[in-house]
Amino acid sequence: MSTSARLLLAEDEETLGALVYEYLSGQGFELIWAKNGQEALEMYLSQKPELLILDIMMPRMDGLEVARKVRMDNAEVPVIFLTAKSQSKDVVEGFKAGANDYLKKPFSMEELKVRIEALLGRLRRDFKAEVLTIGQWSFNHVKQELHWEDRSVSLTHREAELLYYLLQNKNEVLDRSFILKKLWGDDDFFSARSMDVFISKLRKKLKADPDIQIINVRGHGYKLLC
Amino acid sequence: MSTSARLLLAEDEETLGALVYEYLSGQGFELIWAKNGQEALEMYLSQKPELLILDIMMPRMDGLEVARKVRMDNAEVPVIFLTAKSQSKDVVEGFKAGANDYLKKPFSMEELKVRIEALLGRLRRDFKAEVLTIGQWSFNHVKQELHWEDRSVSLTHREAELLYYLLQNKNEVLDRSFILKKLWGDDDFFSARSMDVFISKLRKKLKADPDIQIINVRGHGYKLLC
DNA sequence: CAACTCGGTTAACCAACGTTAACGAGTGTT
DNA sequence: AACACTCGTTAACGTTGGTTAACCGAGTTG
Repeated sequence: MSTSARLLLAEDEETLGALVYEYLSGQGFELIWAKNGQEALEMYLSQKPELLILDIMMPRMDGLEVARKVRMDNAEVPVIFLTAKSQSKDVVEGFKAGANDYLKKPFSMEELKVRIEALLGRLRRDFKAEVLTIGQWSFNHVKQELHWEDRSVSLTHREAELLYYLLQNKNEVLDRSFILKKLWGDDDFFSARSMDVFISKLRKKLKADPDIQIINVRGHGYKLLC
Repeated sequence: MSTSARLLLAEDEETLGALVYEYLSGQGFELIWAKNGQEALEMYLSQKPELLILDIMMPRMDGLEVARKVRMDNAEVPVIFLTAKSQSKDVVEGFKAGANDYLKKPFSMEELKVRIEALLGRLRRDFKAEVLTIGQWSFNHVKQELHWEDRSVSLTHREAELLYYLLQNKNEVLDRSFILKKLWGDDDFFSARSMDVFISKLRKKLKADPDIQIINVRGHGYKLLC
């Protein structure tokens, strides 16, 4: 991410907190982690992060209370609540306290990331480079590059586009004719053969991560597993 | 997109409605557009879209009322409210009526798209319980693989689909013509023979666990015992 | 038990797909 | 202008997987 955002995570559960911390750090966010409500408020005031992720149930001060106090200082900073309860009553309370979004536990890391990017994007949409995740790889669609630790693989334009569409439908079958129409403009014999060549090239470039597979569904299309 | 989602847009303002309609259609969504609340509810009931985008202020029936009525039919379908008001009171009302998300006007088209994809993604992610159990085997339907300790057997697409349907009805008779309609599209002599071949292949691949049997019920279908 | 039907299994066949390499258009470099 | 380089297309050949055919055994019927 060209300008990495500073986020505040307030979460008292060690396991979940560590998981979120690791994942978001890996995705290029700069994170500060408070382990109770009181600490969250102090960290907010001293470091002014750009976005808050608040667990609702926390010792010393709950997430709703933190949000209310933060809203007195700044009406704009986006707040995402994490809640174990799914009653709409709690959601309503959250929004009264100034939430911009909420996630019910358990949630997936990807889902959290989408929410964060949606909220940050509202503030500075133009700056975000599109970095996606494929298994262990991170995929920069605009730069046409794959990265994984010290490895770096550059893709051609066609490879990047093809991978992008596969990723949009990951774990589902992406129809051959859909890809052909989108990338090659039409669906004839030679375009089809050409596409197969690119599938082959992608498999080769991605093979460092064995959990990634592009499998064929005969007569229908391809499925990216990751 | 191979699985293009059908969305219902309920919006009485012509200009905004047309804008949203054009944009989302261009992004590969299939849209139906209701111009008041009454129409929205009728369209929902007759066409059962996968997601609703409801303007709150509309003639004949407001968005909140539509959402409440829809929730009586289906507690799951995601609802996004569009609102001109920014008071938290309205947001709170929206969530009480069963909203999953909301957008304040004016909003950007990209933002709307992000929200839609986040909500649809959530449904699709939850839907798939990928790893199933068959006797001693574990069966990954999406990866088309069977695992048991150090053994690993890969299945073709047809094999995986067939096994999947058998498993959905385990210990019950699965009707021949049902499988044929589902997997082969129709039920003629050759498809039927083809299916028998695949049953045979599955038996061979599963035979390491003697407790698993695919038994035939003459004239009716097959029963997977495990 | 003969005639028949249904399913089991094996193997041949062919279209779909995988992979590698040659080719050629486009671009930039000396 | 000659050369090198990149990238997408085309060709050629190998491999895979679903369909079809053929043959067989087991159940069913008259």
